[in-house]
This record gives sequence, C-alpha cells and structure tokens, in this order.
Amino acid sequence: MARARRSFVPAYYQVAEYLSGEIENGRLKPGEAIPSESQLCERYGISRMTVRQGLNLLGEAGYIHSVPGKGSYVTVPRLDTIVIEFQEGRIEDGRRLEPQLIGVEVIEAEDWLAQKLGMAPGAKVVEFRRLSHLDEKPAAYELKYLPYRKGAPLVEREIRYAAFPALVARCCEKHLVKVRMTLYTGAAPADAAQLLGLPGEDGLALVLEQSVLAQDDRVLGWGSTYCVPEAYRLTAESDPFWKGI
Amino acid sequence: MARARRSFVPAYYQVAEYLSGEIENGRLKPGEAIPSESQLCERYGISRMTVRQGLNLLGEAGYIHSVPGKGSYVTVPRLDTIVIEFQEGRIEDGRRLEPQLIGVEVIEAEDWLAQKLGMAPGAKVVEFRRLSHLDEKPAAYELKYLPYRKGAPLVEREIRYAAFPALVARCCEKHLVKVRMTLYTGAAPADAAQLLGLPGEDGLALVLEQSVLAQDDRVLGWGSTYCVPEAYRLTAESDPFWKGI
DNA sequence: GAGTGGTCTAGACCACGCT
DNA sequence: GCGTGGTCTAGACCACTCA
Repeated sequence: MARARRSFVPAYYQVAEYLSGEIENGRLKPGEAIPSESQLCERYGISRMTVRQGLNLLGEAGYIHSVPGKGSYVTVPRLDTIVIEFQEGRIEDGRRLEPQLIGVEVIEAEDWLAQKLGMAPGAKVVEFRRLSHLDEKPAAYELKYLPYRKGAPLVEREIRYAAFPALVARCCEKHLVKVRMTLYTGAAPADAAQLLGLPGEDGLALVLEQSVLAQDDRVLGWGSTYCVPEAYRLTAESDPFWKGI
Repeated sequence: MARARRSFVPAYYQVAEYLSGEIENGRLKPGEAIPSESQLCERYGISRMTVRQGLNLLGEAGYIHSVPGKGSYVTVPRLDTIVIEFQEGRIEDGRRLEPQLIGVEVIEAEDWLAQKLGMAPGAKVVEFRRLSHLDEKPAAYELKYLPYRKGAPLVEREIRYAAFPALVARCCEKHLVKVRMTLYTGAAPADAAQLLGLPGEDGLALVLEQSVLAQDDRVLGWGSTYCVPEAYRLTAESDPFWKGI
C-alpha cells in the first residue's frame, strides 16, 4: 500500500493500480466510496494533483466516478454494451474475403432509398454491388448507395477495395464520419440469394445495414451486406465501463 | 480564439472546445500536429497544467494522442469498431420481451459443452431454457448453462427475469465479469425451431452466443439465444476513437 | 542544445453536500 | 462549518526527439 521506492512506476500510476486492484478483488465494491483525495495524499505522501491524476486514470477506464462535494465512488459495471471490431471484407479469424465488383450505375433513387439517404425521391445516386468470396465460395453480397456528385470521380480501384465508410468520407470531402449499423437475419434480394446460393425459398442471410453519417447525423451513404449463414460471424466483447449515450 | 472573459466555462474546457472544433471543421487534419503546450499556454494566458487538462480531455475522447519529445497529433479516426447496446430481453425500440421459463435441470455436460465451459466432460451443469414472446408471438429461445455449485441456490424468480451475465456473476460470487458474444445466422436446435415456428427445413435464426468470463478469462457460463428472423435487430454505432485492443 | 511532452509540488480559491 | 471534489497557478526536473 505504501508507495514503492526506487520504482520507475509513476506515483499516480501506483495509486491507480492500488485502487483498481482493490476493486477487482472485491474489497472495494460497486457503489462504495473510495478514500478521499486528501486521505490518499497522506497515505502515499504525494501532492493532491498527483493523486487526482491517478483517479483520473481510473475514471477514464470507468472504474470510478466522482460526485462534487461528496466523494468518488466505485462504478457499477455494465454488461449491456459490447464492442465489435468490424472489419469490412475480413472475417473473425482475420482471413480476407476476395471482393469482386459486379456493377456500378448511376440511378434515380426510389422512394425507400431516397428516404434512407435523406434525399428527394428521384435524386441521382451511385449504386454499386460487390460479391465477395471466401475460399472460392461466395460469402457476401454488398449493395451500396451514395449520392451522385458531379466532379467527384469514383476510381474503380477504390470502389473495389475501399471500405464503404472511408469511400463515402472521401467522396463527400468530410473529415469525420460515423457509422450506424443494424444487424439482423432477413431475406436477401432475389439476385443476391441466387449469387450466394442461399438455400430455402426465403433466402435468409445475416444482414448488416450500414449508414454512414456526418457529424450532424446527415446521411452520406447507405449500404447493405447480405452474408451467407454460418460463413459470417461477428464477435464482440463487453465494455463494462462504457460511458457513452 | 482568445479565452473568453466573464465566462463560466472552465479554461481547460475552452482549450478543448477550440481544438476539437478545429479538428471537426477540418482545419486540423488527422495526423497533423496541434500547437505545443507552451504555445497554448501563451495564447490563452493560462498555466501549463491547465492546458494539459484540456488536452487530456481530447485525448480521452480520442481526438488526439501525444508522442513524448515530439508533440501531440490529431488521431486518425477508426470506423471499424462499433458499439452495441445489447439489453437482454429488450429489443431495439425498448419494448420488453415476455420471458417464460420452460425448463431447469442439472445435467452432466456433454463434450462440446464441457469444452465451452472449460470443465471436465461429465461435470454437472445447470441448464435452463427460456422462451420469450413479443406481442404474444414467440421471439427468442434461450439456452443457458452454468456450472452446478452446491449451496448456490438459484431462485426461480432470478432465473426467469435476471440477465444471464448478472445471474452468473451472482452465482459465482464474482464482482467483475465480462461478456464475449458471437453473432451469426445459423440453424436453431429442432425443439427451438418448433417452438419459435421457424419456417423452412433448416430453421435459420439469428444466433447470439454469450460467454460470461471472469477477469482471468475463465468461462463462468455459456448461453445461446435463437431469435426469430426479422423480429430481432441489433443497432450499433461506430466509436471512431475507441482505443481498446 | 533547444523544444517537446511526462511527472510532480505546494500551495490557492471555489461550489457543493452534509449536519 | 467542515470536508469533498473542481479548477488553477507558477514553478520544477526528467527523458525524449531532432537538428
């Protein structure tokens, strides 16, 4: 508990380690108050700013949170948020899918698409379709749309290999974009079902819908990926101290 | 750019706002260096610790990162990590599923299960099955397993309503657990397919596999949820500055 | 050697929650 | 009124990078 001498570990880090240890082994329980800053100063013989630096570390990691005028408390971990690392064109074990561009067109957006993209019906959009293979077998069919912009040439190489959000960002000249994704099991369009060789008359696939959004939530692009069942898995891990939303 | 006077906004916060604004509007581009700490001190007429507090905020948010001896740089956002808020027994729009406990048994683990749970084959495990309804229609079938522990009574109320990770945590007397989840479209077991009224001979469903892990990655519980296609969707948003893994 | 970020001090004043 | 955390200062020494 006393601060280790002759150590290259910074003092603030030792404070953080000590407290996170106490939390992990259960001596400090969720909801409980941790020692006050001045107590920690005294215990470790360090200044308050240094103690605060350590507590800040724990706060970032989500172990604790503080209430002005009262104290700092151990956070109750949340198990309902999970983080997925989703790499387009790459599956769980890191193997790469072989993408094949099977169509690029400028079309007029039908109503449903215009709505998804936040455009007027009939507006011009670029549609492109990709079919990706894994081990010579078709694994995913992608259908992507982004507003047509004169003078924003889409290089075929890019369309073929680039991840969709990055493509959209470059095309719209935005520096920061976000992605919103929806996952479900649903029917693939007939042509996709055929190309993917989906069994059954309803052609169920794992569907990943991606909306690429600007910082102000304006939709910049929309796409849908139909994945062959079983071939495509997503793994995710809980982020117990996520603080977003 | 100059620090606002007569403002109740803390100085460090103003520094952070100014810089994040510059990043968002693209005047500071990913990979570029931001002004040095001493430059910011001078510009705002504040001390270095205060500037650092502001930069720390941006660092936490993932906008910038620093390189000792060189400077701080605008981070290139990542679009390949997304965060899902997954609430067991609750769907996208917040509606609750009505759970129904349809079986609890102590069984001896078959090989595949023993492997999932990291136990010896034949070890005793508690199996329970739940069927959840949405609008009177079956929506999800859950199959969960956790090691049988003498003297750790499982209250029916809990089994029926509690989220699985929380149940496991309480049962194993662990304070901190993690969840690893895998999502895919796959075949449901025959009994599940029948109860859910899945169409087609292969009975495809959206499958959510959950492993509940201790901090040391030991498996504490394993479960699988089979969701009726289309009824169940997961939405996720990108976390452009996630720093994990 | 000049400049950078990383760590740390020993103070200060404030708003807040309690009692 | 006392203890809490939130903000802020004006210094300090260090290790590091780069010219």
